[in-house]
Amino acid sequence: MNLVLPHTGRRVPCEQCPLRALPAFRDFTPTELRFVSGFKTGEMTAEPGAVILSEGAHSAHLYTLLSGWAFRFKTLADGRRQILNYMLPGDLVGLQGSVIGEMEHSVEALSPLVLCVFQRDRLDELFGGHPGLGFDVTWLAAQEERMLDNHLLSLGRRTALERAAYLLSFLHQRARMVAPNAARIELPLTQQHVADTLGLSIVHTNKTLRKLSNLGLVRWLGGACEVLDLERLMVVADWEGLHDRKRPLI
Amino acid sequence: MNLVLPHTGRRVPCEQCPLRALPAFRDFTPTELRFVSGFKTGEMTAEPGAVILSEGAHSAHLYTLLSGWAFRFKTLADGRRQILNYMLPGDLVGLQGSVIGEMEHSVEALSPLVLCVFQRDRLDELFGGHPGLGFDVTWLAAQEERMLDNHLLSLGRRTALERAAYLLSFLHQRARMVAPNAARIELPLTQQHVADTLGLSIVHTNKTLRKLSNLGLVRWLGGACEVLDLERLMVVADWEGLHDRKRPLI
DNA sequence: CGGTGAGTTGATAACTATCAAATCTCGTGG
DNA sequence: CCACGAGATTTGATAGTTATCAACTCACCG
Repeated sequence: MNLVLPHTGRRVPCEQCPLRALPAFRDFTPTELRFVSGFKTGEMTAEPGAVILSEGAHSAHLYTLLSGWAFRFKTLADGRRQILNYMLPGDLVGLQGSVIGEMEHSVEALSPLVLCVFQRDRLDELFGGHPGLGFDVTWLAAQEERMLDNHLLSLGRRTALERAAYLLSFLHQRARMVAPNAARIELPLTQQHVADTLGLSIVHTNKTLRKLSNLGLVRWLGGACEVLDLERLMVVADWEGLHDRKRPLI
Repeated sequence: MNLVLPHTGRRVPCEQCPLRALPAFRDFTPTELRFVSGFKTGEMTAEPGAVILSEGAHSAHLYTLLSGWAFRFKTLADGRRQILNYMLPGDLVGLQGSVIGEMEHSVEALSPLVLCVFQRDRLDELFGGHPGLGFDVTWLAAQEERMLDNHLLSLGRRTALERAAYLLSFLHQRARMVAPNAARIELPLTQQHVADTLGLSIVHTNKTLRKLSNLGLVRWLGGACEVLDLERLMVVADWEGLHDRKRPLI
């Protein structure tokens, strides 16, 4: 099922982007909005398991995730895989590659995706003509850096149980930001994904998640996870949570 | 010994910056150089152990490391510490805080430091008046993100021995870039720093480093480490090494 | 109905942490 | 000059955590 569908024409005009209406995103000026709209080449969809970008590639494209979940990962020569971070609606996909050149990680779809496509060689225009948007790109990069800092703290210094609690509360918060009114939030993950994120074996991950289940903090639903008690999960993880500053949507 | 000396007046004019002459850094146009020079407020020095920036602070400053080594870290409530990355000459210090607002990590000097000081509220001018420099800031952020990706892979999926090999070869390469002609390179680290970077206990770190020593790959010199065989170290780590693209120096 | 992927469990092995106690270096005060 | 203390490194013994192996259940699907 590893297919990436070819670009289809533009569908959602940026001015009516459903994401942009969410309180998590800052308002853009009409000028900014016009530029972003012109920056967008089209849309692309992908099915779960599809590899959007591969390590080593020099992609001509930069994307913004419009809907669905994806993740970034790296692998060692013998196949050990580490998931670096997750991508949710509103996240830029492929920025590292666009800015530096070659991709050093891969990106895979977790759920069905819709992506907005941009031409990476027009990034210059963005920085040149819209300094505010240029700053926004840096802001997003700094934000990603922060998440990675937290993940590093987790892998380096938290126990298996604390790590799991951190990851699930982190993902729940992120999901909540782009689905503020959802009655229930399901994280579209398998335990294998959790294991590859936490740096644990699949078996130990299962035993650890079971503990969280038994404590009543989460519930596992074949191929997805539901957070039942965010507060206590964050206490177990000793994690403050994400701040709720408005973010740019490019 | 936790003192941060107050800012002293400008000493090294950017046009004659010794770092800028190194092949690792890209040439700046006279215009760019003039702006950066005007962007610089002064210099600051710090002694080993001094905390330059603290978690939670809203610093008015942004720095570039002119000489010396520093590191970024986060701690859990009970004191467990995780070193996130190291900073060497040419690195921006405090960018995350400057772009987003509040610092979510601390920065500590590893050796005596000299820092160039910038006013963070003039970052707008940089993006507005010099898109190329704005892009450079993003480039540097993307570069940091890449290093963190590699560290995450290490903590998540490498064994203790592989992690140590990765860290020491990584630091040796970074040091080499800013000291291309040095006969010998010494990494100014204690084993405690290595432990806090690798997510290992100090005892196990010691035993692991001893193995690398016994293999003839590194040599430990109270408070510093010398890499003896970079090639084999990188083989042990299954690591490709850093690319040698020219980088901006702001 | 067989097959596949996901989740679960128990037994055992491997790795890493913790505890305790040395050694060593180096700067300081006597 | 030497004794002393602090920090860094080293080592062995033991405990705790996590990985690996093997087997099994369950839901789902062609």
